[in-house]
Amino acid sequence: MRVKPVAELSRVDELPDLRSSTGSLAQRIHHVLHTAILDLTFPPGTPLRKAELAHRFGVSRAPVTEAIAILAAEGLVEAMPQVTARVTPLSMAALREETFLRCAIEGAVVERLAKTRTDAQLARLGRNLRLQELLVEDGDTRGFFEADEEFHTMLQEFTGLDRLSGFAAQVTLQLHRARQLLLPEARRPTETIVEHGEVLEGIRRQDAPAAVKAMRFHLGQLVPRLKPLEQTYPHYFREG
Amino acid sequence: MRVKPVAELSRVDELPDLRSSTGSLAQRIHHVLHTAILDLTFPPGTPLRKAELAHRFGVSRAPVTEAIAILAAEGLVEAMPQVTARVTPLSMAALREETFLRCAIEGAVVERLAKTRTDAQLARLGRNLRLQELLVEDGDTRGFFEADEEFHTMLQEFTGLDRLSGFAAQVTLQLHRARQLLLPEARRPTETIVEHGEVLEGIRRQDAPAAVKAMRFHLGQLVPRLKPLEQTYPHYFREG
DNA sequence: ACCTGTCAACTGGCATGTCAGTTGACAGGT
DNA sequence: ACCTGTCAACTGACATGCCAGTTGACAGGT
Repeated sequence: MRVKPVAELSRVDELPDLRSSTGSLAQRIHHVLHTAILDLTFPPGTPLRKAELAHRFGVSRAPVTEAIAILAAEGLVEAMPQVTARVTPLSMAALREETFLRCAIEGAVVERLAKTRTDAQLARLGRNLRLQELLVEDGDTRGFFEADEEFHTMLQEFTGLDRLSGFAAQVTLQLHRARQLLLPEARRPTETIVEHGEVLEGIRRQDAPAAVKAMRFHLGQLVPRLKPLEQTYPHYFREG
Repeated sequence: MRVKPVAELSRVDELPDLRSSTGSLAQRIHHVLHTAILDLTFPPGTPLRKAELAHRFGVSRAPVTEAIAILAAEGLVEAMPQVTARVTPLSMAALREETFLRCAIEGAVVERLAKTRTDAQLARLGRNLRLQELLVEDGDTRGFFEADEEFHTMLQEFTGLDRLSGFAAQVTLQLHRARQLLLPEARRPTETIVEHGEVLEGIRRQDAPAAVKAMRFHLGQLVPRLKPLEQTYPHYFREG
Protein backbone atom coordinates (compact mmCIF):
# COMPACT_ATOMS: atom_id res chain seq x y z
CA MET A 1 0.00 0.00 0.00
CA ARG A 2 1.34 3.35 -1.04
CA VAL A 3 1.74 6.15 1.42
CA LYS A 4 0.66 9.60 0.34
CA PRO A 5 3.36 12.25 0.72
CA VAL A 6 1.91 15.09 2.75
CA ALA A 7 4.91 17.34 3.21
CA GLU A 8 4.09 20.01 0.63
CA LEU A 9 0.40 19.93 1.27
CA SER A 10 0.33 20.91 4.90
CA ARG A 11 -0.87 24.46 4.19
CA VAL A 12 -3.46 23.58 1.62
CA ASP A 13 -6.20 23.95 4.20
CA GLU A 14 -5.52 27.67 4.18
CA LEU A 15 -7.35 28.02 0.90
CA PRO A 16 -9.90 30.83 0.95
CA ASP A 17 -13.57 30.11 1.20
CA LEU A 18 -15.20 29.66 -2.19
CA ARG A 19 -18.20 31.71 -1.15
CA SER A 20 -16.06 34.82 -1.14
CA SER A 21 -16.16 35.20 -4.91
CA THR A 22 -18.68 35.06 -7.71
CA GLY A 23 -19.23 33.07 -10.88
CA SER A 24 -19.37 29.36 -11.46
CA LEU A 25 -17.67 26.97 -9.10
CA ALA A 26 -15.07 26.28 -11.76
CA GLN A 27 -14.28 29.98 -12.11
CA ARG A 28 -14.03 30.49 -8.38
CA ILE A 29 -11.82 27.46 -7.95
CA HIS A 30 -9.64 28.65 -10.79
CA HIS A 31 -9.30 32.05 -9.15
CA VAL A 32 -8.37 30.58 -5.79
CA LEU A 33 -5.77 28.23 -7.27
CA HIS A 34 -4.40 30.94 -9.57
CA THR A 35 -3.85 33.21 -6.60
CA ALA A 36 -2.39 30.44 -4.48
CA ILE A 37 0.13 29.59 -7.17
CA LEU A 38 1.15 33.19 -7.81
CA ASP A 39 1.73 33.96 -4.14
CA LEU A 40 3.59 30.68 -3.64
CA THR A 41 1.05 29.23 -1.23
CA PHE A 42 1.39 26.42 -3.74
CA PRO A 43 5.10 26.48 -4.51
CA PRO A 44 6.49 25.19 -7.81
CA GLY A 45 6.23 21.42 -8.00
CA THR A 46 3.19 21.09 -5.76
CA PRO A 47 1.00 18.23 -6.99
CA LEU A 48 -2.62 19.15 -7.66
CA ARG A 49 -4.75 16.07 -7.14
CA LYS A 50 -8.27 16.56 -8.42
CA ALA A 51 -10.01 14.31 -5.94
CA GLU A 52 -8.16 15.86 -3.04
CA LEU A 53 -8.88 19.44 -4.11
CA ALA A 54 -12.50 18.58 -4.79
CA HIS A 55 -12.85 17.17 -1.30
CA ARG A 56 -11.13 20.19 0.21
CA PHE A 57 -13.42 22.62 -1.58
CA GLY A 58 -16.43 20.45 -0.84
CA VAL A 59 -17.30 19.99 -4.51
CA SER A 60 -17.02 17.25 -7.11
CA ARG A 61 -14.10 16.69 -9.43
CA ALA A 62 -15.81 18.29 -12.44
CA PRO A 63 -15.26 21.97 -11.62
CA VAL A 64 -11.75 21.21 -10.38
CA THR A 65 -10.97 19.53 -13.68
CA GLU A 66 -12.11 22.63 -15.52
CA ALA A 67 -10.07 24.94 -13.31
CA ILE A 68 -6.92 22.90 -13.73
CA ALA A 69 -7.40 22.77 -17.49
CA ILE A 70 -7.36 26.56 -17.54
CA LEU A 71 -4.33 26.76 -15.27
CA ALA A 72 -2.55 24.37 -17.61
CA ALA A 73 -3.44 26.54 -20.60
CA GLU A 74 -2.02 29.54 -18.73
CA GLY A 75 1.18 27.61 -18.10
CA LEU A 76 0.84 27.72 -14.34
CA VAL A 77 0.52 23.97 -14.03
CA GLU A 78 1.92 21.18 -16.11
CA ALA A 79 -0.37 18.29 -16.91
CA MET A 80 0.39 15.15 -18.82
CA PRO A 81 -2.35 12.64 -19.57
CA GLN A 82 -2.91 10.25 -16.68
CA VAL A 83 -0.27 11.94 -14.55
CA THR A 84 -0.93 14.22 -11.61
CA ALA A 85 -0.75 17.87 -12.57
CA ARG A 86 1.97 19.87 -10.85
CA VAL A 87 2.57 23.55 -10.35
CA THR A 88 5.01 24.50 -13.10
CA PRO A 89 8.60 24.73 -11.89
CA LEU A 90 10.40 28.00 -12.47
CA SER A 91 12.98 28.10 -15.23
CA MET A 92 15.61 30.70 -15.86
CA ALA A 93 14.82 30.58 -19.57
CA ALA A 94 11.18 31.43 -18.94
CA LEU A 95 12.16 34.26 -16.61
CA ARG A 96 14.47 35.71 -19.26
CA GLU A 97 11.72 35.61 -21.85
CA GLU A 98 9.17 37.19 -19.59
CA THR A 99 11.62 39.90 -18.61
CA PHE A 100 12.13 40.66 -22.28
CA LEU A 101 8.38 40.93 -22.80
CA ARG A 102 7.93 43.07 -19.74
CA CYS A 103 10.60 45.48 -20.97
CA ALA A 104 9.00 45.60 -24.40
CA ILE A 105 5.51 46.26 -23.09
CA GLU A 106 6.31 48.65 -20.25
CA GLY A 107 8.80 50.49 -22.41
CA ALA A 108 6.10 51.10 -25.00
CA VAL A 109 3.70 52.10 -22.25
CA VAL A 110 5.87 54.85 -20.80
CA GLU A 111 6.82 56.05 -24.25
CA ARG A 112 3.17 56.55 -24.99
CA LEU A 113 2.40 58.03 -21.59
CA ALA A 114 5.11 60.62 -21.98
CA LYS A 115 2.98 62.07 -24.75
CA THR A 116 -0.48 61.62 -23.31
CA ARG A 117 -0.17 61.91 -19.54
CA THR A 118 -2.54 64.28 -17.76
CA ASP A 119 -1.88 66.26 -14.59
CA ALA A 120 -4.35 64.09 -12.72
CA GLN A 121 -2.41 60.99 -13.72
CA LEU A 122 0.87 62.56 -12.64
CA ALA A 123 -0.68 63.37 -9.30
CA ARG A 124 -1.87 59.81 -8.74
CA LEU A 125 1.52 58.41 -9.69
CA GLY A 126 3.23 60.88 -7.39
CA ARG A 127 0.97 59.89 -4.54
CA ASN A 128 1.69 56.21 -5.13
CA LEU A 129 5.41 56.97 -5.04
CA ARG A 130 5.01 58.66 -1.67
CA LEU A 131 3.11 55.65 -0.44
CA GLN A 132 5.99 53.45 -1.50
CA GLU A 133 8.34 55.59 0.59
CA LEU A 134 6.11 55.39 3.64
CA LEU A 135 5.78 51.63 3.38
CA VAL A 136 9.55 51.21 3.13
CA GLU A 137 10.02 53.40 6.19
CA ASP A 138 7.59 51.18 8.06
CA GLY A 139 9.39 48.08 6.85
CA ASP A 140 6.18 46.75 5.30
CA THR A 141 7.73 44.58 2.61
CA ARG A 142 4.52 43.01 1.41
CA GLY A 143 2.79 46.36 1.30
CA PHE A 144 5.64 47.79 -0.71
CA PHE A 145 5.41 44.93 -3.16
CA GLU A 146 1.76 45.70 -3.73
CA ALA A 147 2.37 49.43 -4.13
CA ASP A 148 5.12 48.61 -6.60
CA GLU A 149 2.73 46.43 -8.56
CA GLU A 150 0.15 49.18 -8.47
CA PHE A 151 2.61 51.72 -9.83
CA HIS A 152 3.21 49.58 -12.88
CA THR A 153 -0.46 48.70 -13.24
CA MET A 154 -1.40 52.39 -13.10
CA LEU A 155 1.03 53.17 -15.89
CA GLN A 156 -0.60 50.51 -18.01
CA GLU A 157 -4.10 51.70 -17.26
CA PHE A 158 -3.25 55.32 -17.99
CA THR A 159 -2.65 54.41 -21.61
CA GLY A 160 -6.42 54.13 -21.89
CA LEU A 161 -6.01 50.57 -23.15
CA ASP A 162 -7.86 48.68 -20.50
CA ARG A 163 -6.97 45.11 -21.41
CA LEU A 164 -3.30 45.96 -21.29
CA SER A 165 -2.56 45.27 -17.65
CA GLY A 166 -4.35 41.95 -17.96
CA PHE A 167 -2.31 40.93 -20.97
CA ALA A 168 0.90 42.05 -19.30
CA ALA A 169 0.10 39.97 -16.23
CA GLN A 170 -0.77 37.02 -18.44
CA VAL A 171 2.68 36.91 -20.03
CA THR A 172 4.68 37.51 -16.85
CA LEU A 173 3.25 34.85 -14.56
CA GLN A 174 6.53 33.06 -13.88
CA LEU A 175 8.22 36.38 -13.24
CA HIS A 176 5.54 37.26 -10.72
CA ARG A 177 6.26 34.10 -8.78
CA ALA A 178 10.01 34.63 -8.89
CA ARG A 179 9.61 38.14 -7.54
CA GLN A 180 7.88 36.71 -4.48
CA LEU A 181 11.12 34.98 -3.68
CA LEU A 182 12.98 38.28 -3.79
CA LEU A 183 10.72 39.94 -1.24
CA PRO A 184 12.94 39.29 1.79
CA GLU A 185 15.75 41.42 0.33
CA ALA A 186 15.77 44.60 2.34
CA ARG A 187 18.12 46.96 0.55
CA ARG A 188 16.43 46.94 -2.83
CA PRO A 189 13.21 48.93 -2.20
CA THR A 190 15.03 52.22 -1.74
CA GLU A 191 16.72 51.89 -5.11
CA THR A 192 13.45 50.84 -6.66
CA ILE A 193 11.79 54.02 -5.49
CA VAL A 194 14.55 56.14 -7.01
CA GLU A 195 14.14 54.33 -10.31
CA HIS A 196 10.37 54.72 -10.20
CA GLY A 197 10.95 58.40 -9.60
CA GLU A 198 13.12 58.67 -12.67
CA VAL A 199 10.50 56.99 -14.82
CA LEU A 200 7.88 59.36 -13.48
CA GLU A 201 10.13 62.36 -14.01
CA GLY A 202 10.65 61.38 -17.64
CA ILE A 203 6.92 61.11 -18.13
CA ARG A 204 6.33 64.42 -16.37
CA ARG A 205 8.85 66.22 -18.59
CA GLN A 206 7.25 64.52 -21.62
CA ASP A 207 10.70 63.20 -22.41
CA ALA A 208 9.78 59.86 -23.96
CA PRO A 209 13.31 58.59 -24.59
CA ALA A 210 14.32 59.37 -21.01
CA ALA A 211 11.23 57.66 -19.63
CA VAL A 212 11.85 54.57 -21.74
CA LYS A 213 15.50 54.50 -20.75
CA ALA A 214 14.61 54.81 -17.07
CA MET A 215 12.05 52.04 -17.31
CA ARG A 216 14.43 49.73 -19.11
CA PHE A 217 17.10 50.38 -16.53
CA HIS A 218 14.62 49.78 -13.73
CA LEU A 219 13.41 46.49 -15.15
CA GLY A 220 16.95 45.50 -16.08
CA GLN A 221 17.90 45.65 -12.40
CA LEU A 222 15.77 42.57 -11.90
CA VAL A 223 17.93 40.29 -14.02
CA PRO A 224 21.03 40.00 -11.81
CA ARG A 225 18.81 39.48 -8.80
CA LEU A 226 17.01 36.59 -10.45
CA LYS A 227 20.16 34.64 -11.19
CA PRO A 228 20.99 33.54 -7.63
CA LEU A 229 17.47 32.19 -7.15
CA GLU A 230 18.34 29.03 -9.01
CA GLN A 231 21.02 28.31 -6.42
CA THR A 232 18.99 29.45 -3.41
CA TYR A 233 15.82 27.58 -4.32
CA PRO A 234 16.99 24.72 -6.54
CA HIS A 235 13.93 22.62 -5.78
CA TYR A 236 11.68 25.32 -7.26
CA PHE A 237 13.49 25.17 -10.58
CA ARG A 238 13.17 22.73 -13.41
CA GLU A 239 15.54 19.77 -13.31
CA GLY A 240 16.41 20.66 -9.77
CA MET B 1 -7.23 28.14 -55.40
CA ARG B 2 -10.15 28.16 -53.10
CA VAL B 3 -11.31 30.95 -50.82
CA LYS B 4 -13.12 29.77 -47.75
CA PRO B 5 -16.49 31.46 -47.36
CA VAL B 6 -16.50 33.14 -44.00
CA ALA B 7 -20.17 33.82 -43.59
CA GLU B 8 -21.43 30.33 -44.10
CA LEU B 9 -22.59 28.67 -40.93
CA SER B 10 -23.92 25.61 -42.62
CA ARG B 11 -20.49 24.16 -43.19
CA VAL B 12 -19.65 23.79 -39.55
CA ASP B 13 -19.71 20.07 -40.12
CA GLU B 14 -16.38 20.38 -41.88
CA LEU B 15 -14.56 20.17 -38.57
CA PRO B 16 -11.37 18.13 -38.90
CA ASP B 17 -11.17 14.59 -37.68
CA LEU B 18 -10.08 14.36 -34.07
CA ARG B 19 -7.81 11.43 -34.85
CA SER B 20 -5.49 13.73 -36.75
CA SER B 21 -3.89 15.13 -33.61
CA THR B 22 -2.47 13.89 -30.33
CA GLY B 23 -3.13 14.38 -26.64
CA SER B 24 -6.32 14.05 -24.64
CA LEU B 25 -9.68 14.44 -26.31
CA ALA B 26 -10.10 17.76 -24.56
CA GLN B 27 -6.79 19.04 -25.93
CA ARG B 28 -7.59 17.89 -29.43
CA ILE B 29 -11.05 19.43 -29.33
CA HIS B 30 -9.58 22.65 -28.02
CA HIS B 31 -7.09 22.70 -30.85
CA VAL B 32 -9.74 22.11 -33.48
CA LEU B 33 -12.05 24.79 -32.11
CA HIS B 34 -9.17 27.22 -31.58
CA THR B 35 -8.16 26.85 -35.21
CA ALA B 36 -11.73 27.06 -36.44
CA ILE B 37 -12.27 30.32 -34.56
CA LEU B 38 -9.02 31.89 -35.72
CA ASP B 39 -9.61 31.11 -39.39
CA LEU B 40 -13.24 32.25 -39.13
CA THR B 41 -14.69 28.84 -39.88
CA PHE B 42 -16.56 29.79 -36.73
CA PRO B 43 -17.17 33.50 -37.25
CA PRO B 44 -17.66 35.89 -34.33
CA GLY B 45 -20.98 35.31 -32.62
CA THR B 46 -21.25 31.62 -33.49
CA PRO B 47 -22.95 29.75 -30.64
CA LEU B 48 -21.00 26.79 -29.28
CA ARG B 49 -23.46 24.28 -27.89
CA LYS B 50 -21.74 21.61 -25.86
CA ALA B 51 -24.17 18.83 -26.61
CA GLU B 52 -24.09 19.62 -30.31
CA LEU B 53 -20.30 19.75 -30.49
CA ALA B 54 -20.01 16.58 -28.43
CA HIS B 55 -22.30 14.80 -30.85
CA ARG B 56 -20.41 16.18 -33.84
CA PHE B 57 -17.08 14.98 -32.48
CA GLY B 58 -18.58 11.71 -31.35
CA VAL B 59 -17.65 12.21 -27.69
CA SER B 60 -19.40 13.17 -24.49
CA ARG B 61 -19.86 16.69 -23.19
CA ALA B 62 -17.02 16.43 -20.65
CA PRO B 63 -14.04 17.04 -22.94
CA VAL B 64 -16.00 19.69 -24.84
CA THR B 65 -16.68 21.49 -21.57
CA GLU B 66 -12.98 21.51 -20.80
CA ALA B 67 -12.07 22.78 -24.26
CA ILE B 68 -14.60 25.60 -24.10
CA ALA B 69 -13.40 26.59 -20.63
CA ILE B 70 -9.92 27.08 -22.06
CA LEU B 71 -11.21 29.01 -25.06
CA ALA B 72 -13.10 31.25 -22.67
CA ALA B 73 -9.95 31.85 -20.63
CA GLU B 74 -8.14 32.77 -23.84
CA GLY B 75 -10.87 35.26 -24.66
CA LEU B 76 -11.89 33.51 -27.86
CA VAL B 77 -15.34 32.67 -26.58
CA GLU B 78 -17.60 34.44 -24.15
CA ALA B 79 -19.43 32.30 -21.63
CA MET B 80 -21.91 33.35 -19.01
CA PRO B 81 -23.32 30.85 -16.54
CA GLN B 82 -26.26 28.92 -17.96
CA VAL B 83 -26.02 30.75 -21.28
CA THR B 84 -24.69 29.28 -24.50
CA ALA B 85 -21.08 30.24 -25.12
CA ARG B 86 -20.45 32.31 -28.23
CA VAL B 87 -17.39 33.09 -30.27
CA THR B 88 -16.25 36.48 -29.02
CA PRO B 89 -17.29 39.35 -31.29
CA LEU B 90 -14.54 41.58 -32.61
CA SER B 91 -14.20 45.02 -31.08
CA MET B 92 -12.24 47.97 -32.37
CA ALA B 93 -10.98 48.67 -28.85
CA ALA B 94 -9.51 45.18 -28.56
CA LEU B 95 -7.91 45.48 -31.99
CA ARG B 96 -6.29 48.78 -31.01
CA GLU B 97 -4.89 47.26 -27.84
CA GLU B 98 -3.54 44.22 -29.58
CA THR B 99 -1.96 46.37 -32.25
CA PHE B 100 -0.21 48.34 -29.54
CA LEU B 101 1.10 45.13 -28.00
CA ARG B 102 2.19 43.78 -31.32
CA CYS B 103 4.15 46.95 -32.05
CA ALA B 104 5.74 46.82 -28.61
CA ILE B 105 6.76 43.19 -28.88
CA GLU B 106 7.86 43.07 -32.50
CA GLY B 107 9.65 46.38 -32.15
CA ALA B 108 11.67 44.98 -29.29
CA VAL B 109 12.29 41.82 -31.28
CA VAL B 110 13.82 43.54 -34.29
CA GLU B 111 15.81 45.89 -32.07
CA ARG B 112 17.38 42.87 -30.45
CA LEU B 113 17.82 41.00 -33.71
CA ALA B 114 19.68 43.92 -35.24
CA LYS B 115 22.43 43.18 -32.73
CA THR B 116 22.37 39.40 -32.67
CA ARG B 117 21.37 38.25 -36.15
CA THR B 118 23.53 35.65 -37.84
CA ASP B 119 24.16 35.23 -41.54
CA ALA B 120 22.18 32.01 -41.54
CA GLN B 121 19.19 33.85 -40.10
CA LEU B 122 19.49 36.60 -42.69
CA ALA B 123 19.55 33.96 -45.39
CA ARG B 124 16.40 32.30 -44.14
CA LEU B 125 14.58 35.62 -43.85
CA GLY B 126 15.69 36.54 -47.36
CA ARG B 127 14.43 33.25 -48.69
CA ASN B 128 11.08 33.76 -47.01
CA LEU B 129 10.84 37.21 -48.58
CA ARG B 130 11.43 35.70 -52.00
CA LEU B 131 8.72 33.18 -51.30
CA GLN B 132 6.34 36.00 -50.47
CA GLU B 133 7.06 37.56 -53.86
CA LEU B 134 6.45 34.31 -55.67
CA LEU B 135 3.16 33.73 -53.91
CA VAL B 136 1.95 37.22 -54.75
CA GLU B 137 2.87 36.69 -58.37
CA ASP B 138 0.81 33.51 -58.33
CA GLY B 139 -2.08 35.32 -56.68
CA ASP B 140 -2.03 32.85 -53.79
CA THR B 141 -3.53 35.08 -51.13
CA ARG B 142 -3.80 32.43 -48.46
CA GLY B 143 -0.30 31.24 -49.11
CA PHE B 144 1.00 34.78 -48.86
CA PHE B 145 -0.79 35.26 -45.55
CA GLU B 146 0.97 32.19 -44.19
CA ALA B 147 4.37 33.28 -45.49
CA ASP B 148 3.76 36.70 -43.92
CA GLU B 149 2.95 35.02 -40.61
CA GLU B 150 6.06 32.92 -40.92
CA PHE B 151 8.24 35.97 -41.52
CA HIS B 152 7.12 37.48 -38.24
CA THR B 153 7.32 34.16 -36.41
CA MET B 154 10.86 33.64 -37.66
CA LEU B 155 11.90 37.03 -36.33
CA GLN B 156 10.53 36.08 -32.94
CA GLU B 157 12.21 32.71 -32.93
CA PHE B 158 15.55 34.15 -33.98
CA THR B 159 15.74 36.01 -30.67
CA GLY B 160 16.48 32.63 -29.12
CA LEU B 161 13.53 33.14 -26.78
CA ASP B 162 11.41 30.20 -27.76
CA ARG B 163 8.20 30.99 -25.90
CA LEU B 164 8.06 34.41 -27.51
CA SER B 165 6.08 33.58 -30.63
CA GLY B 166 3.56 31.72 -28.51
CA PHE B 167 3.10 34.64 -26.16
CA ALA B 168 2.81 37.05 -29.06
CA ALA B 169 0.13 34.91 -30.68
CA GLN B 170 -1.66 34.65 -27.35
CA VAL B 171 -2.10 38.41 -27.03
CA THR B 172 -3.05 39.08 -30.66
CA LEU B 173 -5.86 36.61 -31.16
CA GLN B 174 -8.51 39.15 -32.09
CA LEU B 175 -6.09 40.80 -34.47
CA HIS B 176 -5.42 37.48 -36.13
CA ARG B 177 -9.12 37.06 -36.84
CA ALA B 178 -9.50 40.59 -38.13
CA ARG B 179 -6.62 40.09 -40.52
CA GLN B 180 -8.47 37.16 -42.09
CA LEU B 181 -11.11 39.64 -43.14
CA LEU B 182 -8.48 41.74 -44.92
CA LEU B 183 -7.22 38.86 -47.03
CA PRO B 184 -9.29 39.63 -50.13
CA GLU B 185 -7.55 42.98 -50.59
CA ALA B 186 -5.30 42.54 -53.55
CA ARG B 187 -3.11 45.62 -53.66
CA ARG B 188 -1.69 45.39 -50.20
CA PRO B 189 0.70 42.41 -50.43
CA THR B 190 3.13 44.24 -52.70
CA GLU B 191 3.50 47.08 -50.21
CA THR B 192 3.81 44.56 -47.41
CA ILE B 193 6.75 42.92 -49.11
CA VAL B 194 8.51 46.27 -49.51
CA GLU B 195 8.01 46.98 -45.81
CA HIS B 196 9.24 43.53 -44.84
CA GLY B 197 12.28 44.21 -46.97
CA GLU B 198 13.00 47.42 -45.13
CA VAL B 199 12.77 45.68 -41.78
CA LEU B 200 15.13 43.01 -43.00
CA GLU B 201 17.51 45.59 -44.42
CA GLY B 202 17.65 47.37 -41.07
CA ILE B 203 18.47 44.11 -39.34
CA ARG B 204 21.06 43.23 -41.95
CA ARG B 205 22.81 46.59 -41.54
CA GLN B 206 22.61 46.13 -37.74
CA ASP B 207 20.84 49.45 -37.65
CA ALA B 208 18.49 48.86 -34.74
CA PRO B 209 16.67 52.21 -34.83
CA ALA B 210 16.01 51.82 -38.56
CA ALA B 211 14.74 48.28 -38.11
CA VAL B 212 12.44 49.34 -35.29
CA LYS B 213 11.18 52.29 -37.28
CA ALA B 214 10.50 50.08 -40.30
CA MET B 215 8.66 47.53 -38.20
CA ARG B 216 6.54 50.17 -36.51
CA PHE B 217 5.69 51.68 -39.86
CA HIS B 218 4.83 48.27 -41.25
CA LEU B 219 2.55 47.36 -38.36
CA GLY B 220 1.09 50.86 -38.31
CA GLN B 221 -0.18 50.32 -41.84
CA LEU B 222 -2.66 47.86 -40.43
CA VAL B 223 -4.59 50.41 -38.40
CA PRO B 224 -6.30 52.37 -41.17
CA ARG B 225 -7.21 49.13 -42.87
CA LEU B 226 -8.90 47.80 -39.76
CA LYS B 227 -11.21 50.76 -39.37
CA PRO B 228 -13.56 50.04 -42.29
CA LEU B 229 -14.09 46.49 -41.07
CA GLU B 230 -16.61 47.65 -38.52
CA GLN B 231 -18.75 49.04 -41.34
CA THR B 232 -18.16 46.16 -43.73
CA TYR B 233 -18.82 43.37 -41.23
CA PRO B 234 -21.02 45.01 -38.57
CA HIS B 235 -22.45 41.66 -37.45
CA TYR B 236 -18.97 40.47 -36.51
CA PHE B 237 -18.47 43.37 -34.12
CA ARG B 238 -19.72 43.92 -30.62
CA GLU B 239 -23.03 45.78 -30.32
CA GLY B 240 -23.50 45.34 -34.03
C1' DA C 1 -51.17 46.72 -30.66
C1' DC C 2 -48.42 46.34 -26.44
C1' DC C 3 -46.98 44.76 -22.22
C1' DT C 4 -46.62 40.90 -18.99
C1' DG C 5 -46.91 36.56 -16.58
C1' DT C 6 -46.43 31.69 -17.45
C1' DC C 7 -44.55 27.54 -18.98
C1' DA C 8 -42.08 24.13 -21.65
C1' DA C 9 -37.98 23.09 -23.94
C1' DC C 10 -33.26 23.98 -24.01
C1' DT C 11 -28.76 24.34 -22.10
C1' DG C 12 -25.02 24.40 -19.07
C1' DG C 13 -23.15 23.25 -14.27
C1' DC C 14 -22.10 19.89 -11.42
C1' DA C 15 -22.05 15.05 -9.28
C1' DT C 16 -20.83 10.52 -9.97
C1' DG C 17 -19.53 5.95 -12.08
C1' DT C 18 -16.40 3.42 -14.88
C1' DC C 19 -12.27 2.45 -17.07
C1' DA C 20 -7.53 2.72 -18.52
C1' DG C 21 -2.88 4.46 -17.96
C1' DT C 22 0.77 5.34 -14.50
C1' DT C 23 3.41 4.53 -10.55
C1' DG C 24 6.22 2.43 -7.32
C1' DA C 25 6.90 -1.30 -4.01
C1' DC C 26 8.42 -5.82 -4.08
C1' DA C 27 9.72 -10.44 -5.32
C1' DG C 28 12.66 -13.23 -7.90
C1' DG C 29 16.31 -13.86 -11.10
C1' DT C 30 21.25 -12.59 -12.34
C1' DA D 1 23.77 -5.48 -4.70
C1' DC D 2 21.38 -4.67 -9.08
C1' DC D 3 18.22 -5.19 -12.58
C1' DT D 4 13.57 -6.54 -14.00
C1' DG D 5 8.90 -8.29 -14.33
C1' DT D 6 4.65 -8.08 -11.82
C1' DC D 7 0.81 -6.24 -9.55
C1' DA D 8 -2.14 -3.40 -6.67
C1' DA D 9 -3.40 1.12 -5.58
C1' DC D 10 -3.62 5.65 -7.36
C1' DT D 11 -5.15 9.02 -10.51
C1' DG D 12 -7.02 11.29 -14.35
C1' DA D 13 -10.05 10.92 -18.69
C1' DC D 14 -14.30 10.48 -20.17
C1' DA D 15 -19.47 9.14 -20.17
C1' DT D 16 -23.72 10.00 -18.18
C1' DG D 17 -27.57 11.54 -15.17
C1' DC D 18 -29.87 15.15 -12.86
C1' DC D 19 -31.07 19.70 -11.69
C1' DA D 20 -31.38 24.66 -11.97
C1' DG D 21 -31.14 28.81 -14.64
C1' DT D 22 -32.32 30.87 -19.14
C1' DT D 23 -34.98 31.68 -23.12
C1' DG D 24 -38.60 32.44 -26.13
C1' DA D 25 -43.27 31.41 -27.54
C1' DC D 26 -47.77 32.27 -26.21
C1' DA D 27 -51.88 33.47 -23.74
C1' DG D 28 -54.36 36.87 -21.32
C1' DG D 29 -54.90 41.39 -19.50
C1' DT D 30 -54.58 46.50 -20.49
